[in-house]
Amino acid sequence: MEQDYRPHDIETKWQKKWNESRIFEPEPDSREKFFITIPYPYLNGNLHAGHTRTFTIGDVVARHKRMLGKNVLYPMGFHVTGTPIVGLAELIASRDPQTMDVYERLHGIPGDILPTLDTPEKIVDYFKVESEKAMRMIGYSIDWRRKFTTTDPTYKKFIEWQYIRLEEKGLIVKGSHPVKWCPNDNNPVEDHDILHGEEATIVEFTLIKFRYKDLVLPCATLRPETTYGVTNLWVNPKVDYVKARVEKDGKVEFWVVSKEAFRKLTFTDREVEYVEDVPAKDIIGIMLTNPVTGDEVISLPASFVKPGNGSGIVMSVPAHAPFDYLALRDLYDADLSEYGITEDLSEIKLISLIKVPEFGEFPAKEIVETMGIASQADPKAEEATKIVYRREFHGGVLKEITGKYTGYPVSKIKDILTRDFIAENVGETFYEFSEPVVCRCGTPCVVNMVKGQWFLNYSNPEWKEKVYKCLNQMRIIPAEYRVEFENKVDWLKDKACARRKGLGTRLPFDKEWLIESLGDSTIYMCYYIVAKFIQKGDLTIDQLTLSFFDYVLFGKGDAAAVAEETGVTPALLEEIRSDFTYWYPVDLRSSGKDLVPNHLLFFLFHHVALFDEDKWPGSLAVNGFVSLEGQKMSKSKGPILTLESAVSEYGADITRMYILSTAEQTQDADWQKTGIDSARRQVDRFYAFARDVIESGKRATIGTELKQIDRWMLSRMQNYIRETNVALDSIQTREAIQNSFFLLINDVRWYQRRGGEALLYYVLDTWVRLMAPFTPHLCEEIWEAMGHEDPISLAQYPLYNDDLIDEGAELAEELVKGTLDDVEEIIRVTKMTPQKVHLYTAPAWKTEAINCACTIQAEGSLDVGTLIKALMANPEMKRFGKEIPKFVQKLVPEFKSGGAERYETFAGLGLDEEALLKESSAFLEKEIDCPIEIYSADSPAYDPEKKSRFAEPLRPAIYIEAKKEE
RNA sequence: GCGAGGGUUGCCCAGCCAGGCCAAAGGCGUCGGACUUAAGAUCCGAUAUCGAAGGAUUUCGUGGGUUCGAAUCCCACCCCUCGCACCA
Repeated sequence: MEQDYRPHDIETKWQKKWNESRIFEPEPDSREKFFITIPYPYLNGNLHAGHTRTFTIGDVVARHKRMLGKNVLYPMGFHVTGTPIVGLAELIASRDPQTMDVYERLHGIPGDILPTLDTPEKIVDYFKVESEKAMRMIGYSIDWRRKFTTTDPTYKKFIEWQYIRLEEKGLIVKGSHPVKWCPNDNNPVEDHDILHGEEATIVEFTLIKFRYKDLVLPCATLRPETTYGVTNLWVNPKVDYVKARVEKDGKVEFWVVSKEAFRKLTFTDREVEYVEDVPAKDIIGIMLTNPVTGDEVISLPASFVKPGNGSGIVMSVPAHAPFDYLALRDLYDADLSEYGITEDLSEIKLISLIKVPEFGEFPAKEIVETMGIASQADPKAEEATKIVYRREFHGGVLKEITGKYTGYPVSKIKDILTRDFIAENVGETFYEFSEPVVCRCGTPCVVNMVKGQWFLNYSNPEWKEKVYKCLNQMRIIPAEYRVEFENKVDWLKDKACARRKGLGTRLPFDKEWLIESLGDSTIYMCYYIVAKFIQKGDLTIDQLTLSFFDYVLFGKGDAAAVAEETGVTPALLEEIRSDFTYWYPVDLRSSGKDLVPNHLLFFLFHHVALFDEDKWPGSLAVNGFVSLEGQKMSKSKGPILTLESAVSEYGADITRMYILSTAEQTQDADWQKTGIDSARRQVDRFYAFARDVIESGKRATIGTELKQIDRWMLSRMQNYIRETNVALDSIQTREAIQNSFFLLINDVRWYQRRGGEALLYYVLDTWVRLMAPFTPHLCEEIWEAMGHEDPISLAQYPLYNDDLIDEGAELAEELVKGTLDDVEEIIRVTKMTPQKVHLYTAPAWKTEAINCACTIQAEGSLDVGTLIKALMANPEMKRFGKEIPKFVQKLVPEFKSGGAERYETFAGLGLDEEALLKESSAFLEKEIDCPIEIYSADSPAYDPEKKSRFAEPLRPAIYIEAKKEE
């Protein structure tokens, strides 16, 4: 080995060897397989630190499983479908200054190349080469024979096949969906087009159609169940209302809404025509029919009604809505004769429809009274509304007045009621922003229903049921994410799956549309199996027919007929099919946590829709993001750190080690210069240790006679081996590196300090294999220098060996270390310079007391009384009668509070403390730098300060004589 | 608002599910020492507070509670991060 650690030389050497020996290009064999996939990167830039983390995690898992004897397949492809690459090409073509700067400086694209990347195709061609280069230079054990790009014509054939099969199953449907829309640009607005209201979301309201003669006065609500408690409507006398002809699905109605609401309606999936203005007075004081209950309710004037919210007409539920209650109460004494209202409004009875534990019959009235809210203007009214709403939503159930819905929890009722109300034509859905949205052009945006859109029917209950079933059978890593996945499955609605713009595959049954890019990346893991044959030239594009994919991926159809139809030889067809059945399903899909609510969900949905249960994925893992010195990364605006630049600067192994050890699993990692600099030193230390051990030429193994410190080293190492394996199995790379590196290196240091050297070679042999998944190049280099001929990448991963556990050796070292620490502490506190240190090991009677305590403990009845009694029964112990109670009173609580184990080991092995300390006295003398004398407290030859009486088992008494000041 | 995660000793962070040698692992930083002509690297030690004998005291977002015993269990509250879609 070289004197100095030169990462790049070592890494280039081993990458070349791996590539030439093809050890990461697996073929089916008799071993158990492990198929791991990471979502392929989207190529609108170079791979960055976030990719580095996710892909390195995948590589470590792949390498670990491979060393455990599995046949591991870790493939990779490139995702390019969708709009961002098109957008990037436009920005480069127009020489957008920020884009040019970020891509040249941060993505590291040479200044003479960047301007040439002015079409999507050129961008894809450039980045797929760069990305593969980057992944090779960090040493991923990827089978590159299977790479592909999502615009490959062959991949498109695969996507077409998939969508045809989904459509046949009725999982792709046509419909409308709401989008944020700018009426001026006549276009959907995306987040970066928005001037104000980026935070706004589209909220689904239910319009309840109250009727007056032949007119409909719709009221928008988020809580359709409250329709059962409506006592009146609110109309603002100062607002302009219009009558409109509204046609939907061939059905014509005449609606009265505010002018603003009319405008919003024109963008919905309704035909809307203006008929005439309606003075507010005309619709105040009228009696309307509640379409749900059939009750007659009156419309009343209210200034709080905002014309821009909902329809500009509000339904009033004073039993449950504090504002409604307050507004109604305010009118009790008002003179409303100008609206022709002469009724005594205090006669209006509140209608209760929700039972909630915290409140009585009328929660709104109750809270207004207990909080002492005077009027609608009182700010506490807002708070009261929130409280009532929350309590009712979470804990409320519907009362008998709601008929067949009685007993339903409020939190579950909205979707059911909306569906039923629409079916009965008493309600409709209506979308509105949670806050106003303004386009960059200055125009207020609206919610527009895009018609004739293609959807993946994710809301389909049977489909969801299958996904739940799949999730139930899967391992989710970490386990806390299971509930997150389940929530998201529940929440997922139909998803638009086709767009007009971008790169991608045309929808086979409606060629005007392109398949949306999240929808074309759901089951592509199976395409890796086919891709190998395509890359090799065994398959032509014409051969990729529907029946070809049916046969190879589903096992459907007749092999001979498929061979006949496609011209693929039966032997090849069988080979592809058997490759598929060998590798599939995916054993582990590991990804950044940003993909949980989208890609990973769709991955599950499409697998369960298309494949039989035995091909459903086995496990899912998620990891956190990476920030740079506390700042979020952004591909397009920076900052960004590319994989290539990290590896160029620090080397592959150091980068891998750092990114995996800096944060655990779902926690976000922060890339800091001080952190990676320290990782560099750690790896360097490992290299230096290995070099010294190899150069020393000592090769003893565990076959030779072992000293206590050797047995200690072996025993400690077993624990780290076990913990590392457990951690890697649950993808806790930080924990794994903590055990396999940091804790182990500290013990090796202690081993050497204690004079251990016989087993250094053996330790290194195990250690280097333990570290190989994390720092594979360096480990290959050391492994080779140790004389091994086969690559460490294929060597056996260390496994926990119970036979090498030596509790006695561990306890003995604990005694030595503890004694040393105590002596040092005394010296520090007293600030003395020691002349001589005297150690007294525990007297035999105390050891006997411990033995006795262990016996009683085993019987399960240890307490102070029984132990004293048992000891006093022994005539030998009688003469210590005065000291026994005091010692026992201290000892028993220690047993109770977790200290039992070490005493049991001590008692069980019958450790001889005096002999142990004498063996270590040379070491202790060297450390403390003064002579040491060891006695038994039973008969100390020298004990001027009577310290020996403090001696306890595993805790020798100490007396230090200070050097006299000259 | 809804959902998820988090608040630990100078910093990053482990511990919490299975309460007890937990003043709390590991790393970083800082300070002191060894080595060196020197620097770096490496090694040793310290790093809540107090302490001239290995000890004592106060800590784990805040306030309560359960328990012989709480960073860990229960309740309430405060604060932070992320997601809420048709976009990869």
